[in-house]
Amino acid sequence: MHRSGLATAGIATELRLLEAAAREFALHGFAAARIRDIVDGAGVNLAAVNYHFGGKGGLYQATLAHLAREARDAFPVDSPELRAMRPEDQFRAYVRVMLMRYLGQEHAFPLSSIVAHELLDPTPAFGQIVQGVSRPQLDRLAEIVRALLGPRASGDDVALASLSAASQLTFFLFGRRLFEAQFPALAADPAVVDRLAGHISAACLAAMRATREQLEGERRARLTPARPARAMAKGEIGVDLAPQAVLRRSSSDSP
Amino acid sequence: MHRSGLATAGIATELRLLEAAAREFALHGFAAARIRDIVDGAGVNLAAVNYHFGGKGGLYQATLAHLAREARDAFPVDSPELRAMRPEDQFRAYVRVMLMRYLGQEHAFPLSSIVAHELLDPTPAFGQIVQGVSRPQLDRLAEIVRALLGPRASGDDVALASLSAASQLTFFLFGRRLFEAQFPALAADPAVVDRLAGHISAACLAAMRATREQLEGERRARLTPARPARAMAKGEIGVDLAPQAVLRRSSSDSP
DNA sequence: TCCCGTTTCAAACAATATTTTGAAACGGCC
DNA sequence: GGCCGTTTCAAAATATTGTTTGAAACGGGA
Repeated sequence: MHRSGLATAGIATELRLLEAAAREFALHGFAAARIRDIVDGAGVNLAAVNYHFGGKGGLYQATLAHLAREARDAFPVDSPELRAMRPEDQFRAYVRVMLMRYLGQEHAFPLSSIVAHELLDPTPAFGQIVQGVSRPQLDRLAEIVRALLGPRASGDDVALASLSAASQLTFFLFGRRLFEAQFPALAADPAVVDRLAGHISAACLAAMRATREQLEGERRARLTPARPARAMAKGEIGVDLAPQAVLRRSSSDSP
Repeated sequence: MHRSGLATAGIATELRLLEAAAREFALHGFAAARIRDIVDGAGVNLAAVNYHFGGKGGLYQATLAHLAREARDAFPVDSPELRAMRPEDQFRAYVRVMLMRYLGQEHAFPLSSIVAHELLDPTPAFGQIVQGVSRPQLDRLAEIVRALLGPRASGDDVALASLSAASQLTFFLFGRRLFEAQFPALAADPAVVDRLAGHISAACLAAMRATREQLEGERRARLTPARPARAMAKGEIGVDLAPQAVLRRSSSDSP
């Protein structure tokens, strides 16, 4: 057993491993990632993975938890300051944060890339990931959208508008390579994120404004009494990702 | 050597392999696909892959070519009939066809899923794929968008609007699982494709109409002479994907 | 029927990846 | 310094996956 009372060393190794693992899993996903590449990237011995994390699956779990912790801190899509803004500006801020995650650096934020891989080719961690990472983001977005669409918007109205916004953002996670290959002029612009954020925010806000006008025009036209807005589920950013068995596609696994 | 003069049998085996390979590569991508699973799915012997296609890489190439051929026939995004429509309806048709590819059946059209994997974790076939599959689609879209935005639209205007539309569509390729998990009510609707197509078409057309009005309003306001529309590159749907070395991440490979 | 090229097959093989092992190195503490 | 739990390491054992092999089955002509 390891890490009993006060372990001094070794946590440096663990950290290096977690960071290298984040890179590798982000690039290739769980199945195609190779632990030899991870330990090489971390500059640690091959056996360290099993010693510290019990195996590839354990390392994956730990990496998810580590990244989730990290995401809570950087890239906030919720905070008291944000909530103090007008809904339009909350929306603009949300768009911008998401684009930063995807396009802000040479590589997307690793957790985002891992989510992408999970969506394409899920591991047993899929449920955890959706609940812990995607869901809070989408809930937060839906909350903003609801405020923008006004009290007459139905659940489906909110869902569709959220979907439109979310999809225009996640494109730059999944399709970043396509974007760079097909729109080199745009992609090379040092202010890509700002331009895209401006465009996407404007397009979505315009579409939502149109929807709202239509909804309220309908109301005036039909003289229907306003339905009360449904209570909104609180959108937390928190992520836990407690360890749980997660492994290879169909093989045996340690308890 | 195989398949000399007139090979009668064996092409059934090849077809079964190509179809099973399409499923497997679509699910897991090249690296994570296992040829044992492919031959099981095809109900053929393990050695058949090497006998007929020379190896995993050869099978991947052949699968891409096979699927590209298939895509040319089903799911057309271009045809004389389509071109006879008004731009708005061409756009609606384009949106609908793409959603059908992604959501129309239990699984997305395999070539689309393979493109998705290539975008996340490219193999050497990436260039081919983008050129042969994504590019023609995006070119066709850009053509329609240009018609909708009118002669005053700049290249960037067209690019941004195309991007908005494309991203709302590709979301349902990459994020299908997320969509189904987070919007179960919408996803369960037997007419999802129609509802989404209607919503997305309407949202995009509204946004583009707004852009056009702004562009033309600017013109009137500034009394600037109209620039001529740039000639548009012809957007073909054709795909070739001629065989070429395609293989594992960094290892040696047969000629 | 027999011949012969083609295709299939089970089994062996080779290459790649993951996990385990046992010994050595480290670091605080007596 | 010498002990002891922790951590590292190179090497070996396993497991998994891709490729090869040699023999057998097939099927259309001579």
